[in-house]
Amino acid sequence: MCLSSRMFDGKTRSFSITRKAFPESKYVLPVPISRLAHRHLPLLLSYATVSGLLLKVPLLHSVLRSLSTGPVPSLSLSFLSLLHRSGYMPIDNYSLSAALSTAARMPSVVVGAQLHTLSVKLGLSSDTFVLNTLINMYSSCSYPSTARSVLDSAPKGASDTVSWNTIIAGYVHAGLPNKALQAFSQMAKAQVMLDEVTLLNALVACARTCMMKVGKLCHALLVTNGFEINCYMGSSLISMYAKCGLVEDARRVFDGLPERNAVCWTSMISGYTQLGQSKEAVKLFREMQIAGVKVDDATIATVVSSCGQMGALDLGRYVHAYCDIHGLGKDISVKNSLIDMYSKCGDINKAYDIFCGMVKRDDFSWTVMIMGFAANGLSGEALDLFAQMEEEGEVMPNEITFLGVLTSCSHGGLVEQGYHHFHRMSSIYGIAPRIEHYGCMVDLLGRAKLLAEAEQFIKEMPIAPDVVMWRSLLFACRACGEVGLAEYVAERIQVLEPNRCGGDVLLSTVYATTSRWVDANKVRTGIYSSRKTKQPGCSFIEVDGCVHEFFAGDESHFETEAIYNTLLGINELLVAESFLM
DNA sequence: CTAGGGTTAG
Repeated sequence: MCLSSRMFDGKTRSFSITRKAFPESKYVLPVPISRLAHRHLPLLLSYATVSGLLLKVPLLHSVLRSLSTGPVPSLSLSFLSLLHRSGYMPIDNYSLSAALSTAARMPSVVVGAQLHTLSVKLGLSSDTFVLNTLINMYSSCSYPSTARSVLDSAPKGASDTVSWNTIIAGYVHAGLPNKALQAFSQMAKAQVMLDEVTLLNALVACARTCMMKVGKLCHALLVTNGFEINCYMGSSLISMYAKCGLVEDARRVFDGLPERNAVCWTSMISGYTQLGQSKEAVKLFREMQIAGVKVDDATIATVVSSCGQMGALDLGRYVHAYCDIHGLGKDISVKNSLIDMYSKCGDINKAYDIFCGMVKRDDFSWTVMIMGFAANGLSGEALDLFAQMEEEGEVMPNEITFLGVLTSCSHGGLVEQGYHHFHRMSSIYGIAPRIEHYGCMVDLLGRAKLLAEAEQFIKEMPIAPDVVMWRSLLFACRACGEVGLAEYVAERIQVLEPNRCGGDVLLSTVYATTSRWVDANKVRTGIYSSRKTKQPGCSFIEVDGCVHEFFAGDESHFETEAIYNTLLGINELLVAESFLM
C-alpha cells in the first residue's frame, strides 16, 4: 500500500508504508521512520488524525517512543510539542517522561533542564516515572552528581529500585566506579530492594575497581536471590573475575553458562589477554569460531592484542585478513590494536600505514603509535608525532600518552625535553604524574648517566619509590660502574621484595662489570642458598604460524623440528633438495 | 525509566 501526499513544497511524493516502525501497533506510518524529517511532522499529525491514531493514547506514546529511539531523537520533541499545541496531548507525567527520555537520547542537558523546571512547576517531579527519567536524563548527559542530587532531594517513597539502578549505571558510565559502589552500599543501607540490573551494574563497577570481595559478594547475592545467570550476567561476572586476576573463576563461570553469545566469548578471551595468557586467548578464539558464534569487532580487538603480546605476526596478519573478508575492523579499537600489534611485531611501517589511513583517531590511536615508535627505537618520530597530536588538538593526550613521550625522551637521551614534557603534563594538561611517570624520569636521568641527579630526583618525589624505579637506577649504576650506590639500591629492592632475587642478580652483574669477581660470586652463591626466585625472562618465536615460548636456558623447543630447521637455516636446504630431486 | 564484552603501560 502506498500513500501519496502533497507536500509543502508542492511536489507529490509517495511513501512506502512500513509495519516495522511500530510493531506493537496495527497502524502504520506513512513515512519510513529512517527518512522522517521535521518537515514531515505536520503530515504525520494529519495522518494520525485521519487514521484515528490520536484516539488511542497508548499508540501515540509508542509513536513518540519510536521517534525518540530513531536516528533523530529531537523529532519526538517536535512532534510532542505539535500534539500539545494542537490540543491532542496534555502535559502530564507520561508526556513529560517521554520528553525527558528524548532529552537523554539527544543528549541535551539544556532541553532536559527546561523540562526539569517544567516538571517542578507542574508538581510532577516526585512522580516515580518522571523522577526516574529525570535521573536518567542527567546521567545520560554526563551529570551524574546532578542526577544524584535529584534523587536525594526527592520525597520519600518517590524513588524506587530503578532510580538507584540509574544512579549506579550513571556513575559507571561516567567512569566513577567507586562512586557507583558507594551508591550501591547506600542503596542497601536505605533498604531498597535490589534486582538483576543492580547487581549487573555493581559487577561492572567491581571489575573497573578490581574490588574482588564486593564482586564475589555480588555473585553470591545473585545466586541466593535465585537470579538467572544469563549472557548479560555471565559476561559481567567473567569480566569482574578476570580483572581481579581470578582467571580460573572466570573460566568456571564461562563453562557453566547455559548459553553464550559473542559478548560472553569476548569477555573470556579478553580475560586471558589481560592476564597475559595470549595462547589461551587465541585457542579460545579458535573454539569460538568452531562453535559458530559470530565474531565482532570487540573480539577482534582482543585477539589482535594477544597476537601483539606474543609477537605472532603471521597470526596477526591472518586475523587482519579475516577482518577484511568478513567486513570487520572498521572500528577504531580494532585499528588501534592492529597498530599496536604491528609495532610490537616490528613492522612499524605497516603500523604507521594503518595510523595514517584512519579517518578518526582517539587518544588510544595516538598513544599506541607513539609507544610503537618508542619501542622501535624511533624516539624522534615518536616526539614529532606527539607534537602533531598537540598541533591538531582534536584529541587530548592522557597519562599513558605521556609515558610514551617520556620513554621516547629516555631512549633518545633527551634530558631537557624529558623535563619539559614532564612539567607540561601537569601544568598544561592537569595530569598528575603517577609513579610510572616518576619512574620514566629516573630512567631518563639514569640512562643519561646523571646518577646524582636521579638520586636527588627520587629524594624530592612526593611519593615513595617502587621496585621498578630502583631497578632502573641499578641498571644505571651498572652502566656507570657505581658500586657504592648499587649496593644501597640493591638493599632497597631487598626490602621491597624480600622473596625475589632480581636485585641481587643485578648487583652481581655490577660487581662483574667492575671486575670484583669475589663479590659477584658471593652474591650469586647467596642467591642459590637463599632459594629466592626470579621471574624468568620469556620470549616468543613464531614459525609457520605456530607460536613457541622460550625461557632462558630452555632447550625443550629445540626438538621441535620446525624451529630446529629455521635455526639452522635448513629450510632453504630442504627446498633446494626437493628442487634437485 | 535501569542492563554486558574490546584497544595503550616504565
